[in-house]
Amino acid sequence: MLDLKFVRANPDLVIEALAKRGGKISLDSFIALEEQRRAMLADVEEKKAKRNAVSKEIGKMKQSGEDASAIMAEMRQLGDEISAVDNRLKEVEEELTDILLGIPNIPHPSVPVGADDSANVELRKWGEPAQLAFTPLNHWDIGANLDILDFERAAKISGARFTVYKGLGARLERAVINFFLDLHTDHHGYTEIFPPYMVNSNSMRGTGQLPKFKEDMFKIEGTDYYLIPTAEVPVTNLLGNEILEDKDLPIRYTAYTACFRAEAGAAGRDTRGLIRQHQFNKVELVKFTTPESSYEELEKLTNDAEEVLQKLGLPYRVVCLSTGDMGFGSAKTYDLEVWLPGFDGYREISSCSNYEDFQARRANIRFRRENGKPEFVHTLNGSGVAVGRTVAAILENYQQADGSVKIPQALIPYMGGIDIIK
RNA sequence: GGAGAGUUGGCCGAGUCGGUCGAAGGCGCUCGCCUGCUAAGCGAGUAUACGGUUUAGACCCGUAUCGAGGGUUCGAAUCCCUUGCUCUCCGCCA
Repeated sequence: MLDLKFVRANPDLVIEALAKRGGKISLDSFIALEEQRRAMLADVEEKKAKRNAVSKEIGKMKQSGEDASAIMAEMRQLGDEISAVDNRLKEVEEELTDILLGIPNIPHPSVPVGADDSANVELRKWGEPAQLAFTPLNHWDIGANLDILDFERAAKISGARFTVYKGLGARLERAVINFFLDLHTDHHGYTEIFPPYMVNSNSMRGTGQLPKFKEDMFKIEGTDYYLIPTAEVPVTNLLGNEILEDKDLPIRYTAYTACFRAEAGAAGRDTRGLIRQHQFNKVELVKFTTPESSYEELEKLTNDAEEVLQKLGLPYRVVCLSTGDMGFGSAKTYDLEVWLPGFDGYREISSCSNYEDFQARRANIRFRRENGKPEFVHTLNGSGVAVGRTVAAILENYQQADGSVKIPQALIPYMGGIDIIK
């Protein structure tokens, strides 16, 4: 959410930023509403001030035994007026909030301007796609052949877009999770968090999933709980409504969770394999920083995510998303795309974003400099990285001509010494 | 799931029959004094948001906030209703 005062003072900037994202809105009604709001506020506050003052007088009169019934009647009428204005004010404020909640974040000036992913800019590449002497298989075929992934039985017990991992497949998924967590906690300075997988609607609003992206979420019927679409939601909201101290920043959290997404609107896309699931595993990185250091921290966070791919020997590239391809709340996003031989292309495996104060304002996460006023922190998050897609990448990149799959060196200790799945 | 108790400022804690309560007192913290140093002592200060004022800020003025939402009332931390959370006991369960 943008700052109301900022939008009021800089409507042109906001409109321009939205245009870069491919959206077009007029803020005329917003500005009119905001003026209306302030006028009503001044009016109702003046009335309340009068009521407060007179009520004190009534108290004194009653104590000294005077008759106050005339002024009390007058105040009763004033009270009616107050509640009338208050009600209208509330409606106006709700309308304003609705508008604000619907406005995406302003892209950072360094973000390439463009309508969609064709305007994304490749920043760097790491590793060379292996030249295989055979036609590479897709990971779902590899997994089925090795009997470590079972999509058919998953469909039987749950439905489409679910996977059952079996035997060394399950072990591999678990190994990857542990490897990621160990790296980020032991070497990158993140504190491990294991949060709930269900959060209330307030948290979903705090990080920006609600109200705009309701249809992408799973909601638990009869409750206010949602299944988390990413650990970003519980972990960022962990510090909601708190005032931190600047000496404690940056705060770095990492969390493994399962993630749940309805994938509404993605019908027919990536229907096979591990790429797009209703439930998938992810190790997430979340940072809370000062405004002046958030972009430096974004680079570091991205590097932290890259390192897991380097240690696994998986070729990837780093892409800066264009204004039109970026997520709703992000000011700048780097995607990590891993090479998939079976797909013969790069696929997103991590998305690292600086939200600046967009989420912090919604979730009310602030910090205080010495003797200073509270300010909003900047929040960042990135996948460090998606686990299922990593397993897919391992299967495809490490597949052998005989159908077996070698285990990357870094994972062998996590696989109990097993170095090949065959 | 059932029964009961609680929820007040950074923390602890008082708020009597609703009025002068943004809220006593203590601790902590900040500044000053005092002190050979430390401790103790003395004095002052110490929430947030919004609106007004201001070139801006500070100051100042106003409004709101005593878990949340609603109600009663001229007036609510205090009364009523709904609800979140914490704790205790019972039940159930990993």
